[in-house]
Amino acid sequence: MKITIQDLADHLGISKGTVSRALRGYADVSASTVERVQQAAKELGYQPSAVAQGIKTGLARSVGLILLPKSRAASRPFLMQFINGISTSIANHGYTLTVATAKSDAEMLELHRDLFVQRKVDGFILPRTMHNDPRIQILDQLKAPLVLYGQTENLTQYSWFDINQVECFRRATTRLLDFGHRHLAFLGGDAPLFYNSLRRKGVEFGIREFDRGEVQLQVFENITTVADGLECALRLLQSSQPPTGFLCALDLSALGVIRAIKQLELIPGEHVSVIGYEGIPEGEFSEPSLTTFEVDQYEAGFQCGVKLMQLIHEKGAKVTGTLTMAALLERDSDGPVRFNSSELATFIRNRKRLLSSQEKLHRMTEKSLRN
Amino acid sequence: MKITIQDLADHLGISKGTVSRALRGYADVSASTVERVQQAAKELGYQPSAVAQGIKTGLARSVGLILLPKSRAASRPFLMQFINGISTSIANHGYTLTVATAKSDAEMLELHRDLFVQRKVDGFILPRTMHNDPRIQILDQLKAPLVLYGQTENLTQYSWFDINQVECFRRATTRLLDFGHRHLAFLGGDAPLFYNSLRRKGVEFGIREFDRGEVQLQVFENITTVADGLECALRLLQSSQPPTGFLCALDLSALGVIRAIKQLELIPGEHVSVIGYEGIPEGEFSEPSLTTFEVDQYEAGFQCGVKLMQLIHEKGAKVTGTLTMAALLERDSDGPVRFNSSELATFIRNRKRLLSSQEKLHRMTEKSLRN
DNA sequence: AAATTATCCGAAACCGGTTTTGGTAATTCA
DNA sequence: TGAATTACCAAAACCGGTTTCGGATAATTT
Repeated sequence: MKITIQDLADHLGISKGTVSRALRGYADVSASTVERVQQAAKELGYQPSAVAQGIKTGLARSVGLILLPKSRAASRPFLMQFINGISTSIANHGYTLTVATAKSDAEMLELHRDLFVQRKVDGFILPRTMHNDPRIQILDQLKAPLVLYGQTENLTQYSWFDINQVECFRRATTRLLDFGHRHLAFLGGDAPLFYNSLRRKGVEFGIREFDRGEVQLQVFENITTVADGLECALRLLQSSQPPTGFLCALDLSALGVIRAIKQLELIPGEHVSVIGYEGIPEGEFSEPSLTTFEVDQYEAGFQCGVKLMQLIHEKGAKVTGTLTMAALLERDSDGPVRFNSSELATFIRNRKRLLSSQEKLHRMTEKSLRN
Repeated sequence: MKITIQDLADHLGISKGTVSRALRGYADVSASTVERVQQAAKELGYQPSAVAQGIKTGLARSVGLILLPKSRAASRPFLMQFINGISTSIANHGYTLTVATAKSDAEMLELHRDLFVQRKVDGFILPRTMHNDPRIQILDQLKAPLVLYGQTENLTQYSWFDINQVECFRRATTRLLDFGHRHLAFLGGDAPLFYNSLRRKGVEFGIREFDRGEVQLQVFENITTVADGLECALRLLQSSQPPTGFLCALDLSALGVIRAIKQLELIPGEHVSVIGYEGIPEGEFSEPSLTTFEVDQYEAGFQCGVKLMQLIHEKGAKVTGTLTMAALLERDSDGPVRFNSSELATFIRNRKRLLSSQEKLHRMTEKSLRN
């Protein structure tokens, strides 16, 4: 059925060794033979079996990416683009991407080991780096090539790619401070992930640079979904010292914050400012549109792929780290401060009281329009 | 470095053939030897190379899924879940998922052929089935096992899994008709994809069942994003015969319609009804929440994986098709008709005229609250 | 013309497994 | 007790490639 190198050799009346050398570009095959072999290979549709090749070369020509469906909400937005980037860059080397999902953290570690020991993959890309990432420890033992998407401890030993998130959040913070905001809230994401401390650090840098003792910062963690952001912001805004500016580690939580602001009949970007991070499409269509940092996940995946290919193919290749910047999308969810924290608190209290009467007015208007 | 079957055999002082037979469960190996081999394998951390196994068995123990990043917006919401489902089900057979992305339609077809001819995958899952899907033709020639997610022509020849979308849209249509809506719009998705005609057919069935000649239906295609839905609905609603009910092939476009309704200062679910399809998370947090069909993409992927494993492993396995139902999530974006089409047109015209005065009122209220 | 060198290719070994074959020792049966 | 099984395992063949080795022929040099 499927045509093998032996079939091709028989068809040409030469040995399979010669066919192989012809196709691999060895010098000791005459130009005419190379020509004949290539021609016949094309005609018969012969392509060497990657499996059979792999047994001799020791390479599977595949790269592993292992996911935890558990962290569904948080990982969903960025993953498809990232996957596209990886598979596009490694395709240039004839590599494909092997995706597996683990049900638990323990199973995830096992999967990494198994996939490498079974030679199903030649290396790994590790997204969503954690503090003292256990995946790295396992793969280190196996001497498995790996590239991190994100940073962690002992960075000099590994290849990695990341956005300069410290700088992004420093800039976001400075921006809100320049707008006159003095009560800020930082809604952090997944606490065990390394990015979270980086983003928080950026906020703290921004405040420290500026501070003359007048800035208040409230910090929260594990705010990863729209629902989380909504709930957290509702609570904060109805407190006695509501923040006037929200710095969100994730766009999803920022969208929740915007929803909370609107739910309190306030105008996001006027009464309360919100800045997100990641640049998910929903942010563009949100009302108001979300000010955020646009992370090019495709590019991130692409670069991770490039680095991994280097590690695998260039013997003695040095590990490299790359830090790039994400562009700030200045949209409509933030702006100059309107009320300070106490004024905002009063405003919100009064608003609440007036909501029912407003509702009535609204309904009356409608009724009159109808008739 | 990596331990091979020969290493293990040497360590035990037996032949590698016996080691292999012991691990594969052949009957002609004594129980004590099996025990010793398994024990040693565990101690030394031996796992057979999938690559080396594949050369004899002819199987790569991997399944292919090829994506077009082109169709980014449309495919993004459902894919991660789908991928999770596939890889979870095939993991039970020791299989992994190979994901590749193609830049163009032509490259996508080549990729299918190449991956199979190179034995990088043993079969394919084809999502987003098209009319006379060219992928099927290619894979048929190669006798490559495949499973469709979605339907197409000549369904009896292939294994497939799908939601009964005709029934879903028939039901959605009936629902709107029962609510009293008589002017409907169907916003279809990607025209070349098979699902589109199924969903449209469902709408037409629903109307035909009911019709006493009083139902108006407008049909549109290639409305695949929030922006598309927004634009299309804005145009329709401001026409002289606006639909009072929107049936959207995709949740994303439904969210755009909701946005359009709100932009015209109408209340979705009261003045205009919207029903979507797919059940993306954004629909739950939308205001109002989106009435839609909840498609379990994880389950879809899982079932596709199961079917493909059957085709690959059970010799003479029959192809099977499965049609399941998606649950209707009755939320807040639809409801009993309030205005008929002409009334709605008038209402929208008047509203428009009054918007500026309302704005003034709003600003005055705010100012008074502030002081 | 003989010796040397290049050119080209077949043969064989190898990669790490699986599967078949065949032989020996122990067991069962007549 | 001798023959026939049975249980077990080593050896070898095989899968489809790659790579090494060595030999035959042609081309060049002396």
